[in-house]
Amino acid sequence: MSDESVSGNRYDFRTIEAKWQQRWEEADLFRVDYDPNKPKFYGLDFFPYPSGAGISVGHCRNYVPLDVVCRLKGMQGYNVLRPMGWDAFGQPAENEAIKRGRNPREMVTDYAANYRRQFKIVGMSYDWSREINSSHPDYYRWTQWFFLLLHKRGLAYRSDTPINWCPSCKTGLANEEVVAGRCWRCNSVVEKRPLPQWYFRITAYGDRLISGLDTIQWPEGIKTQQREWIGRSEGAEVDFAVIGHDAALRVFTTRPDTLWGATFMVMAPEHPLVAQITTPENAVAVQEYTERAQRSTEIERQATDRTKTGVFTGAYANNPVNGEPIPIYIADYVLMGYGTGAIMAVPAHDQRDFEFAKKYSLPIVMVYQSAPEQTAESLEEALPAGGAMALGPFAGEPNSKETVRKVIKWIEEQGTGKGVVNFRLRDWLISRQRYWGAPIPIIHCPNCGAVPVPEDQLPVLLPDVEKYQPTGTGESPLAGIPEFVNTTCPECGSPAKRETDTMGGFACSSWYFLRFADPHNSERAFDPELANYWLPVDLYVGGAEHAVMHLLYARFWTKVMHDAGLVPFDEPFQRLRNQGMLLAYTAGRRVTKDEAGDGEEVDTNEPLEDWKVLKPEEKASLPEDQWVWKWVKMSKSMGNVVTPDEISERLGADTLRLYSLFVAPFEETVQWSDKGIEGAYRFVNRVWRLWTELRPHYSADWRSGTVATGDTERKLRRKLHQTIRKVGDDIENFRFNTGVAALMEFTNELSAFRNELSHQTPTAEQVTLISEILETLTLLLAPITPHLSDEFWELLGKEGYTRNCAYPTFDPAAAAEESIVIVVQVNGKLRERIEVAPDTATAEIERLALACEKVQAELTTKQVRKVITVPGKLVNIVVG
RNA sequence: GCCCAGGUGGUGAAAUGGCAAACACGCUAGAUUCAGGUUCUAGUGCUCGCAAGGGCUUGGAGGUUCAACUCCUCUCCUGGGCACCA
Repeated sequence: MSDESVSGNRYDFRTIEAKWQQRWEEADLFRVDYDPNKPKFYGLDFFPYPSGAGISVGHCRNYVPLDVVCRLKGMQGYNVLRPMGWDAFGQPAENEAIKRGRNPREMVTDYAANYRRQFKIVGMSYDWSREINSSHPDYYRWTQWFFLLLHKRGLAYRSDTPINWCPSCKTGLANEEVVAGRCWRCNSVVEKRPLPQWYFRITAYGDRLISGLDTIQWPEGIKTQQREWIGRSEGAEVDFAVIGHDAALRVFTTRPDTLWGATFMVMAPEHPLVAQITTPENAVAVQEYTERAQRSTEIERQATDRTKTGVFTGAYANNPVNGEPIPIYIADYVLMGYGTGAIMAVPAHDQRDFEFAKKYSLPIVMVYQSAPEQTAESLEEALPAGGAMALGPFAGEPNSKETVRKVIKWIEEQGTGKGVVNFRLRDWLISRQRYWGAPIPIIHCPNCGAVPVPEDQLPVLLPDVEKYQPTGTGESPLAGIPEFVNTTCPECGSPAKRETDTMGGFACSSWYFLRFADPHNSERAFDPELANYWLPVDLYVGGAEHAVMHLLYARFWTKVMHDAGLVPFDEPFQRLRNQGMLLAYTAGRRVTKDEAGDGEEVDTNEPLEDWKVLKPEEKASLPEDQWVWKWVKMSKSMGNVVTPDEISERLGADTLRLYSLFVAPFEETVQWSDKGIEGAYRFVNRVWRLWTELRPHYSADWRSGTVATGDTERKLRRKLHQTIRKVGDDIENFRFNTGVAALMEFTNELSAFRNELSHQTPTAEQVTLISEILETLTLLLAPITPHLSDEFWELLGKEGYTRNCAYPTFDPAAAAEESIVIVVQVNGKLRERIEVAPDTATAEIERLALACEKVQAELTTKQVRKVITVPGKLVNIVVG
């Protein structure tokens, strides 16, 4: 059956790859089942949402390497869970559906089918029996169940603080979904809107989300990003009595030790106390300022180089440590969302307060002084560190963390405040005013308030609608469907209304990794025994852009599940690796000045760039000498996508897999080039030719044959076993590029051996060696080029699939070097190389080194000062 | 401004204290071929030299060391993240 492919010296990859993909599918080769007697390995890709463009060769930079690791682990005897499913709910899918004018349900099904087809083309070893789709009721029923679990545990609540609102997607966004003041999906400038919304109390897990990072093997950069995003800071809350009101203004400060220098206070414009304490003569100015602050975007408000602005409320508070009356201002540099939304201002020791005090001529009092001549008047900027306390009961104490601790203890004793920990992390806004998501399982009853939908009434089905476009009114399209909205209260039976917001897509992806352990369970989200066996995920692979979104949310849900006794672990992903980006060389053009100033051409929502990708019609009209080429991320919107389909058709899936690994280190950003992949193609063909030329000499019972004794043969077999040692090790450590290089090196040596052999009939010893090589090389390549390897395996007359074979292990004796080269240096400069047996004594090596001609030449004018010998490596002779 | 990751031949890169440039692309020459492509062989960091051979070289400047791409200090550049968080 394979006669054709053998007879030509060119590898017929199209036939061979299609053949094996079909056979794997028929044999259900990648199906995996629970087996408590086997060690498990769970390798998981980030949950993809299937986009219309399908996968590009860029996506192969994460899917291929994990596939290689999983296939290797399988050959090493692990029970390998390698599932795939679709993150089908949420903004990315819905925006695409709206753009295409398609029903999202049908569209996602089509797109997923295309992804599945592409994954099969590149030989992915997914267990498709576990495929899940987060937009199916079978799945989102359990997403809703988890919502109720969080609700039951007091971790889901409704609040009407102003939210981040994307005017283009017409929905609220979580803090993590606002990237530099813009929507993560459409890049529009985010606004603030007052809307009652559901939140998950992720801040309650702030400490554990930080400490858990120490227990997992993730890239340090991602851990740092999470730590900084969570932003834990220790300090104190202190109450300032507002003069003339029965109210206290509570502030959070990390520097309670500077209380004696607090000369005014600042509230966020949105602070609830503002209306109450503002005096009539200041009311107009305060209201104007508040309105202006609300109109301004996050970007404007957070620009750090802006001069500080604010207005006086007319009210005063008493500084609790000295009773001094100090004025209360409002200013937009104080944020309602952090701490208590109000601060005590210590201009002497905080730069922001300093700038504000200078602008509004407010008094500056120094708490810490470095020298007697240093005065508040002489300050040109705030002094956050250094000096000793110059006033108050702690006079003389140094400016240190220890002093801060002492002061916190003291104010607790005085009853004016208490030590607290604050997080920069905000609670997770989960409501979306959108159609395409899991409905929030809550019923609003006029008598009972927000009542959870009883578990036995789940799922709350997402109804089919004709118009699924977001309304922009602050309500989801579901609000316009009376049959959905109107229901009865589960508690009192009176008429009630369903919550019409849906959950953001990150809810679905916060537990999908558990569903893969037990994907078809209709009784519960997952069986604990199955989850305990498969989880946590051993190796998780995906892009670094999810550092503070999915990766933080999933950790939070897992900790909640752990606390609820559902799972024994509280970190879902043991080992994480982020692949590098893939860039494509893309034709664009300069954005002209006219254009930039012209609101019609440039969307004001887009960040101002001086380069734009050429649209297809512009490529025809714009002369080529005006094209400006740039390396940009391969993506559909840039029109620069190379698909695995076209590469597989032209050069083969095995070539694509090999090149994806070889092109650069795994984490590195790569510039896609068609030239480079030709080299991978040549290598695969070279292996094919070499292997098929040697195959006639194959003897299946080579293991009982004579081991090669000739120099050439011993050397080749040594290289083979050194290659076995290196390749498996490199794959497990994500050094795929050097692993492939090792296989290339071996192939080069094998090629030289073949040339030497020429047309002679090989000796019995050579037959044994050739046979060992034919088998071993096939299995070493199997995780990387599985189609080629299975074809080889069949050509050797073997049954079955390489995926089920044991991965080769190396023989240390065969891999050991027979002689080693010792480098001889004089004053650190290379002068000579000497070859010795590996067990040569140090003294003997030194003697040989000193006897070298070049060393002797140096010694005619100089003396030996020192000799350093590193066994097995070098001798460095220091002369002078 | 702060944090993280980088900077090595014409190009992608390798080497994590011990021979800088493995492997591959590209290029040069030769063989095969009517020719092109393929394949095979040899060469290919820079530089001086007819040669033998020598010198130089990992963004830059210092330092530690017998020895530094690798460790330390400062600095420049590129990419990514965060950015008035009290």
